[in-house]
Amino acid sequence: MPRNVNHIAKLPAIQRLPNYLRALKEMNRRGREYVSAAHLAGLMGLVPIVVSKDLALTGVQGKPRVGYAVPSLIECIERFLGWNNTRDAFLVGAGHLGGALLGYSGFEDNGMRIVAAFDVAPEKVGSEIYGKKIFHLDRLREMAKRMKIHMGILTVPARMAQEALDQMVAAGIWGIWNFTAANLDAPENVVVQNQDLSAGLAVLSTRMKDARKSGGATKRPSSRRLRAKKPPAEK
Amino acid sequence: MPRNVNHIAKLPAIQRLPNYLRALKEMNRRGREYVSAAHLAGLMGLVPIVVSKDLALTGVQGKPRVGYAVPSLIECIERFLGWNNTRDAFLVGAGHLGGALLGYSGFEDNGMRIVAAFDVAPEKVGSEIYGKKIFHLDRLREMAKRMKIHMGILTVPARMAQEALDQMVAAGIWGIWNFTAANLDAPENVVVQNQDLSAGLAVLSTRMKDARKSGGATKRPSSRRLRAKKPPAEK
DNA sequence: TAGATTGTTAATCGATTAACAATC
DNA sequence: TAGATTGTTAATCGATTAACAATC
Repeated sequence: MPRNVNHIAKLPAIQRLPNYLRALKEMNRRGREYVSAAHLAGLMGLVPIVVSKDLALTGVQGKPRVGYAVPSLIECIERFLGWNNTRDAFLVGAGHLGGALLGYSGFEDNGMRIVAAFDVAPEKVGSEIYGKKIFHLDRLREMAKRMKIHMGILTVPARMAQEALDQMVAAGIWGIWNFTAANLDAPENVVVQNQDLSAGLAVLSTRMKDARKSGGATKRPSSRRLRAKKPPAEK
Repeated sequence: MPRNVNHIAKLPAIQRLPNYLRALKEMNRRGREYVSAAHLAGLMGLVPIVVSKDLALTGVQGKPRVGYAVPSLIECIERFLGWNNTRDAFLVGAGHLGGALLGYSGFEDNGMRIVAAFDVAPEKVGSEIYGKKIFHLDRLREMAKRMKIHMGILTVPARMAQEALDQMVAAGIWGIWNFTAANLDAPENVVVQNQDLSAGLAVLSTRMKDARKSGGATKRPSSRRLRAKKPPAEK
């Protein structure tokens, strides 16, 4: 009986899964059949036990001695993330960033397909960006209901974000990827995932500041160089 | 004596700081002098103790009974993040996403100014995007050294990412904000901050999947509705 | 003063790491 | 078989939450 149910466990592990998935799909294309946790760990600068634990989360079963079957591992990760059924999504706010996301083809490998975009600027409405049509925001509700869209990407200016979110929610969208810096208020049953760029920049900045102080060594084990092997005992 | 020095503590707290900072700057514009941790917490759907602990990290001193002085809190957060001195940065890869980042004006509030961009496409070189000039990648090294640029944004296609990173490192850039999905290899003294969009999408997807299962309730306390107050005892 | 709020110390909870057993 | 690798259980470490003391 957890005290706080407003909580999703294993966040860090979930965030690592897409990285494994990408590598696995590439291996699959090349015809590789099995892979060990240690091999995956080597590719992404992690220690093997992290990979094992993460993969176990998806329910995959490996074979001692040989590792995990690549195709079944891909299958398990995709199912765990809900990426086995691609969701259609609407994008709201076709500005700089929204346009860039419309042009990014990788999302289809991540269980999402952007099918249309919405904006209020008259010069944008009716046009296309990278082959996606831009509609007026007034049409969001009708189209979302008709096309049964439940996922949305929010890329409007921050001051318009709450209003746009309210319209998305009214349209039946209940999963929102929020690229604005606004602190949004949403009903309990709506999932809002904040993708705030300045958070990442804050981490980079402090790491750079700390590296300066300590002579340039403060760094997460992101490099292939740092490996799991114990340091050679003192000979 | 920590076992693993390749580690930066308080990651989650650092990522929340820019959000406080934004709200504080707005309050400052409006002339507000003091703010309590509880008030900030209310704005961003956190419990007050989290805010207190985060702010303490920056070394700020509050006054019991009144809260924190807004200007000094802004000052402390900026100094802690190293945002008091704006860093000049180069952007490498002026495609969809790179272009969008060039057009984003908010980074100057986050201690970073993009001063130029680099690409290899002949039709881009010599042009401008949102007022920033695009140079050929061949000029990166010379210009970075001359202008003493240490920070870079990497937005090239994934297959070119390692090559581009190597050039950036050779140019003396030692802090790299990596928007590509590539697992990059860098020298120990170079800080690489990965900003992988699919990680965020993975979290959104699993939260949506879990919400379906449990009747739409699995959600982090992102809403202003959930507040710190203890539930009213059973009357 | 009384009471709201900060600051500090302790307890809980979750994530990572380590040790080792199971297995092909 | 022997040994590499998975899977499981325990230990450590860090982040969050709770309790309470200090203070204006």
